[in-house]
Amino acid sequence: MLAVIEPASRHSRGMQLRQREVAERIKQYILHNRLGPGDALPTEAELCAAVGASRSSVREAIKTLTALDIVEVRHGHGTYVGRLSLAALVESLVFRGLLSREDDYRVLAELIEVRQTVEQGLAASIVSAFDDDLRSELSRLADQMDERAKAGEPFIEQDREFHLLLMKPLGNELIIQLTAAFWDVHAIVAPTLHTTPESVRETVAAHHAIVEAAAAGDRERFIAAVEAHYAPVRRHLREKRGL
Amino acid sequence: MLAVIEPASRHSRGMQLRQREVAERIKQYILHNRLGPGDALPTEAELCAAVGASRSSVREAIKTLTALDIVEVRHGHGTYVGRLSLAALVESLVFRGLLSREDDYRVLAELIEVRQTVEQGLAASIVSAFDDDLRSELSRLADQMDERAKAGEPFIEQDREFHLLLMKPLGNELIIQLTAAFWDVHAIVAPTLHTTPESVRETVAAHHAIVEAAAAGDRERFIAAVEAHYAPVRRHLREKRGL
DNA sequence: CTCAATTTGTCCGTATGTATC
DNA sequence: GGATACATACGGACAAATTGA
Repeated sequence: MLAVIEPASRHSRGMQLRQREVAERIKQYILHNRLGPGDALPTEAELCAAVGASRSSVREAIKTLTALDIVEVRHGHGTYVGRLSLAALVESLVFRGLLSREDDYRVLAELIEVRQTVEQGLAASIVSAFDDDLRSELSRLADQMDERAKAGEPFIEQDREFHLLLMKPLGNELIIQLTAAFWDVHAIVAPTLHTTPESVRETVAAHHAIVEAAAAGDRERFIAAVEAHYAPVRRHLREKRGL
Repeated sequence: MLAVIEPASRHSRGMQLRQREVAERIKQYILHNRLGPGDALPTEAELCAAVGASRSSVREAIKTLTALDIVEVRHGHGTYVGRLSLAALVESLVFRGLLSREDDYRVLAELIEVRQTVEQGLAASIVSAFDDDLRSELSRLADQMDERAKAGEPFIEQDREFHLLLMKPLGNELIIQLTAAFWDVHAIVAPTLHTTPESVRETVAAHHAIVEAAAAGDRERFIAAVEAHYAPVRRHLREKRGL
C-alpha cells in the first residue's frame, strides 16, 4: 500500500515540487501493486492521507498523469489506471503541427517522412507476413475508397483502417499505436490538403498498388507504391511551402 | 488577447469540464498570437480573469499542458510556452515499459524493433548524406566506446550521441526527437540488460561497422550492421522472456 | 422515481516559497 | 535587506456526476 510520509516536511528543504513527488508515488503504487488499465486507484481523499499532501496537490499530480493516460478519472466514480495510449503524443504533435502550419508546414512534412520511413522500413516484414485474408480486407477497403472518391465523398475512415491493418500482422503493438498516432496527427493537421480530383485518384490508386505489391511478395514494388502513396501530399506541401 | 467569457454559465449545461475548456483556450491563445517556445504567457491571475475560471481550474489545466511540454512554468517567475519536446512520449513509454518489464519485457522488445526499423528504413538517406566530417565524429565516438568498454566503464553518453548524430544530416527534427525519445526509453527501461563482456564487444563492433558501411556508401551493409547492433539486446531479451 | 451516499469538479481565502529589482 | 510579483500549497465549502437503496 501507500506508505505514509510525515507532512512535517511540507514546505521545507530543497524538496522537489510536491506534485512531482505525489505523481511519482502514484506511479510507484501502480507498479508495486501490478495494476493494469482499468484497475481502481485509491480515492483522492485516501491518496491525500497516504502521501500527506493536500487535495489540490494530489489533484494536480493526477492531472499530469491523466495527460499521459497513466491514470483516468471518471467524475463521480473514481480514479483508475489509464489505457496507456499515445494520446499525449498525438496532442503534442498536433499542437506543434498547428503552430508550424501557419508558417511553413514543417512539422507536417517531417511527419510524412516518418510515416513513409516506417512503412518502407517494415516492407520486408509486411510482405512476408501477408496472406489472403489480409489481401481481401485491404482490397475491400481500397475498393471502398474508389467508390467514395468517385462519389466525391471523403474516405478517411477507410484510409486509417488500411494503414493500421497493414501493420497488424507484425504483432507489434507499439508500431500499431505509433502508426495510429501519426495518422491521427496527419489527419488533424492537414484535413483537406490533398483534395484535387487528380491527387485523390492518385492516392486511391497507390493503395491498390500497395496491396498488389504485397500480395506479389515484391518488396521493391511495395516500397515504390508507398513512395507513390505519399507523393501527392508531398507535392501539395511543396506548393504550399513554396509560396 | 483572451476573450472574456461570462462566468455566469459556470456550473451550467453539459459544458465540458472546466479545465478542458481552459486548456483549449490557452492553446488557442498561443496559436492565435503565434507564440513560440520561451514566450511569456499571462499570469495565472490574468488567465483566471480572462477565461472566468478559478485558480484551481486554471492551474489544473496548466498542469495538463505542462505534461505535454506545451507550457512551461518557472516558479516565482511566470508561465511560458514550452519547448514542445517529446518528454510526454518518453514518460508514457517508460511507464509502459516498467509495467511490462515485471512480466515479459514486451514493450522493450517492441521498442527495439521500432528503433531498428527507423534506422534501417532511413539507411539510403543516411548513407547518401554521409560525409567525412560525420564519419570522423562517429568514428571518434566509436573509439571512445572501445576504450571505455575495455576499461569496464559504461558508454551510454557516447551511444546516445552516436545514434542522434546518425540522424542529424537528414534535417528532420521530428526524426531526431523520436530517435532521442526511443533511446531514452530504452536506456531507462533496460539500463543494464546487455552487460556481458561478449555482448558489449559485439555492440561496440557494430558501431564501427555502421560507420564503415555508411562511409562506403553501402546501404545493404549498413542495414546488416544495424541488425547486428541490436542482436545482443535481442538475444538477452529472448533469454529473459524465455524464463 | 426519489433520496442518500460516495467521489470527483470547482471555487475561495490564506499562507508560503521563489525570483527580480 | 526590503518590496513586489508570481507560482506553490493548504483547507474548507459547495456543485455535479454516478451508483445503489
